Amino acid sequence: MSNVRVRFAPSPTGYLHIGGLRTALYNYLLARQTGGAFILRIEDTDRSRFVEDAEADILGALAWAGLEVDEGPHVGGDVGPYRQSERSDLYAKHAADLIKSGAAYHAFDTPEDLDAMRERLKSPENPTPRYDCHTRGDMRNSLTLSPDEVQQLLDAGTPHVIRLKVEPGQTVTFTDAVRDEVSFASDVVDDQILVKSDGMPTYHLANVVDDHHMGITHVIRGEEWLSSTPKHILLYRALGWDAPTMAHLPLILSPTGGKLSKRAAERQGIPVLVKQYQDAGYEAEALVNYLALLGWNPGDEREVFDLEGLCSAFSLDRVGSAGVQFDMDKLAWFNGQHLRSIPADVLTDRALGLLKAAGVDTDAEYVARVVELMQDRISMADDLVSATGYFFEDPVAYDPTGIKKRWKDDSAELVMAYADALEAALPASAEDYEVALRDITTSREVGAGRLIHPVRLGVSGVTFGPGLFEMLAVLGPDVCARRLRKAAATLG
RNA sequence: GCCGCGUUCGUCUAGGGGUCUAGGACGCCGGCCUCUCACGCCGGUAACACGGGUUCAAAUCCCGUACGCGGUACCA
Repeated sequence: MSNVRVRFAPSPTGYLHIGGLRTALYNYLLARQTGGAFILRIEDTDRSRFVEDAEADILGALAWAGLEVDEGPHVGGDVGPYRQSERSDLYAKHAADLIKSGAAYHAFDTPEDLDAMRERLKSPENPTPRYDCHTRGDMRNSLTLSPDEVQQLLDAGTPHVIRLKVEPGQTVTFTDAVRDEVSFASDVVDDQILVKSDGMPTYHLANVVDDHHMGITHVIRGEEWLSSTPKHILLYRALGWDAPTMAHLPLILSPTGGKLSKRAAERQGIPVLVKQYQDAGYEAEALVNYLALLGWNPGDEREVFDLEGLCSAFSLDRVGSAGVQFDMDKLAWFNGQHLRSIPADVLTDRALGLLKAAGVDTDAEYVARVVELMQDRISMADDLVSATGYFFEDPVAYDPTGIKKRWKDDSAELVMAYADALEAALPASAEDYEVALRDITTSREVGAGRLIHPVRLGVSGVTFGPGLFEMLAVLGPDVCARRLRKAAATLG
């Protein structure tokens, strides 16, 4: 047993993103591997961006991926509540402490005041002026106003925020578990708003307060947070708390190296929401496996893992620090690998469900035989429906390229002869079908391929599929003969 | 602009001073097996961003440059 406590802390401003799932996964893996706790905390401090069903989507996506949450808004826990909107008192209390100790101050500047300041100070060398140690002296805050004025404004209920007072001239250094030592000069850290004028805390305050009170030992999050970490470190210090271990994960980039923004990704045909992968029929375990390897490696040449395997192989110090590009082809490969490891009877059940949903009328025994033939050559479970049509219905068309390439002058006659032979011999095994076919080609002194190709085309309508004789054996002599006669008549 | 983080095959990566004429995986190409094939097997293609240093020796350490990404909100 260890005391490792990690959290995944999404904000319910949208559905769970693929990058979010990876962050959750790394947290989960560390928790499981160390016997620690995996906590879900909903960071809903931005009321303007709140999306009603986002939390449900996040929960659903984590459950689909198999990441069981130990503590969270839906399962409870000892250090709840697990939604920040329900913890306001805590933030207010610590904000007051910070004011009292002088680590934070009140600021009364309106959004217009801020715009004016930025407009005034903006220059080519400094396109985005900050509210910081250099500028706060010119603003309306408890540092520039007299105590009486401040009290008056406060008493009058004047809208205001609370800002962190960042002292210049220090270097803030911390050790990141994936990047080693990182340091920032405090002069370039702005006086971050801690409490908004609506009374809600910003991420920065809430995150630090909650991580402390929830006993979080490792903060594992995306690299987009690296730049704000000095503010968090300063907050921990000001509050007299120890900071947890920080670990900033490399960002997931689009297949072309740019940002994996929703727009860019859609343009490139790559889904960004976990839900989309689920709907597209990906194996959850394959997505998890792929995501785990996107930025981390086990240090040996293993690649295919189930969740349990990942738990034991994972380690934070084998997480890379460079951004990684998302590759759908590799995901597809992982999907195929995981599909092959599913027990045949389980996959058969799934195939049955998929086929039924697609309106195919069939039975379990027959589907089991189809699955046996298809399992090791598909990359998506859905292929069990989309690539198996001829197992359930006679082909209504024949692949034109296949006709051109494989259907010769003597094909109709050969195929008819095979149909006759099948009806006479009533073969059962794949071998029986093969013997019957070779009898014909041998006695006519033509290559087996002369008949094999037209038979596949006539029976399935396409030029590829599982082993021909295995396929015929599943279909049975009656169906085969019927289809062959029809093909002969249709194609001449 | 400034700050931070990065940079090994197209992609994910191993490697962290000599064992590197740089290994694996996906993709791609070729072959095998075969009657076909989306499986499998074998083989091939392909990379240390650039420039300086340190060292007997650098993909590996240091500095600089370039490029990429992130941050620079009363968003997270």
